[in-house]
Amino acid sequence: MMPDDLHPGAAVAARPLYQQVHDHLLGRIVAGEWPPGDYLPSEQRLAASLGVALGTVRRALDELVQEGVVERRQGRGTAVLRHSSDRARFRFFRLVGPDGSRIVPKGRVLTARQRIARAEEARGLALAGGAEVLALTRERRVGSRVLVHETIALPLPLFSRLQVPVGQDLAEELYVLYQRDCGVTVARAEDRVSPEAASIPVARSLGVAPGTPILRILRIAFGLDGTAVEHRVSRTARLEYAVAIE
Amino acid sequence: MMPDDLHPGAAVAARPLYQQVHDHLLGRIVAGEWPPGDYLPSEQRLAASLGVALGTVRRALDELVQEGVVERRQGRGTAVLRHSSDRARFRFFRLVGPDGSRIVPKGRVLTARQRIARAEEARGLALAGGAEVLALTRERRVGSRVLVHETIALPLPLFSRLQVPVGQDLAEELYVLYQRDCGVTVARAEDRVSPEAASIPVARSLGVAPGTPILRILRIAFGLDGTAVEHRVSRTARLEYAVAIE
DNA sequence: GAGTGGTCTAGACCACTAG
DNA sequence: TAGTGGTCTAGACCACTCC
Repeated sequence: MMPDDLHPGAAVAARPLYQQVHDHLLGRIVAGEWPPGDYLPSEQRLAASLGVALGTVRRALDELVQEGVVERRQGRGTAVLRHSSDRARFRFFRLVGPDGSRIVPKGRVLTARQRIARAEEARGLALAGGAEVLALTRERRVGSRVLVHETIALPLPLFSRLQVPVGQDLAEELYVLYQRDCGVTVARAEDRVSPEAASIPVARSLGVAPGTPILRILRIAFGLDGTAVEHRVSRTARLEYAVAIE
Repeated sequence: MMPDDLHPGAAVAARPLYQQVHDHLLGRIVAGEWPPGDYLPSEQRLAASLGVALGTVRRALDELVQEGVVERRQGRGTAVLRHSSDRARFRFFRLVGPDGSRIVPKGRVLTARQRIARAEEARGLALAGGAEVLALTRERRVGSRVLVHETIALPLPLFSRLQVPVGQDLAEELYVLYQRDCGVTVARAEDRVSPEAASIPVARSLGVAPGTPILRILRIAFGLDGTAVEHRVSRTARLEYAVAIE
């Protein structure tokens, strides 16, 4: 139930009511009260149970929609977003072909093992030195051609229940598995793109000559509560990184 | 004044009222009725003059704020955004140092001349073949070190009044000059980042060995009305391209 | 037909800015 | 003090979904 200081009358609310409602609902979603795919109570019910006006709940939900946490469906209700593979790809996959076409390479995990986080990974994930991670290497192909090579580090306690089939094409995007197996929802990410000369193993994997200029994309992904949940380095020689600045 | 079909009673509005109000206001802004820096009439006045409720005007203005067209100032009013150099940098300048620090290199235009658009430029700007552009080459430095080399193409009819001092550091970002001299407001941009081996002239400019892997960033920038207004290729060896995916 | 979100209205009070 | 945007409320009608 809503704490009393959520009501407009009580004291001077430091934060606007609709933001408090937003935080309150997000907290309950993160806590798992409504798992991905579930419907929240209707706006009317939420407003009544929280003791606020309909418009205030709507504004809070507007923000959750904006943040990609929930989705409205007219006539049905408001549902917590499940990361479908399509949606994850559309939102987080930024690589396109040289002609601008959206490329959708199949992902295949090559190796998965536990190890101590490297210094860069520990820094990116805000882990203590010596912390363990689940390390994946992955390739994304179109046909037999490897277009992207990835090294992914996931903090172990969070991802101990992850089930990744090794050596076969994945039907789902990884973010879908994170959510399904581990309850981890990727809400936000920060990418850094830099140029690099292909090392010998990377060149072999991507099918280019060693020393070829390639893109190195470092991604740190964050969960709903703002903690870093994934450290990913992607390398590609033939694709481009595309961004729209709105 | 507002056309009659803006009123909710008239016919069945295909588009929601607040979107019609949004388009109507954007149209008047693009037409120059309120130049950058000017204040719009108050929300009350707009609502009264357009014959809609306050909340409807507010929602339309919300969208214009979201799109970066106007800015609200409590107690003062709603102003059309002027591209300040700081704001333009923050929004459109995506390069950071290897340590993630935000780098703010001084820009200096090296050459400015009219020429026929190259094929790639004509395509990016949606110009007819043989159309003329104003072509700028620019360097961005920190101290004496060149960090970014840029080639910029601007459609000539639109930019004939552009005043760019050549050979000296620019106090303002180019987007500020576009707006001030030519009435062109950059509202949106699309970037494409690809890897490249530094050519001999680029390598000389950036102070690296020829063949060094560098980033090539192609930007197409769009005006308020959605037309392409700038074709820009930036090259950098030492900076990284940073993006937050929200 | 019942219930949901989407839109629109009307009016209140507050916080901030400026003269 | 007057005017502005920021927040919050209350209630209406519509479009859509599902039974």
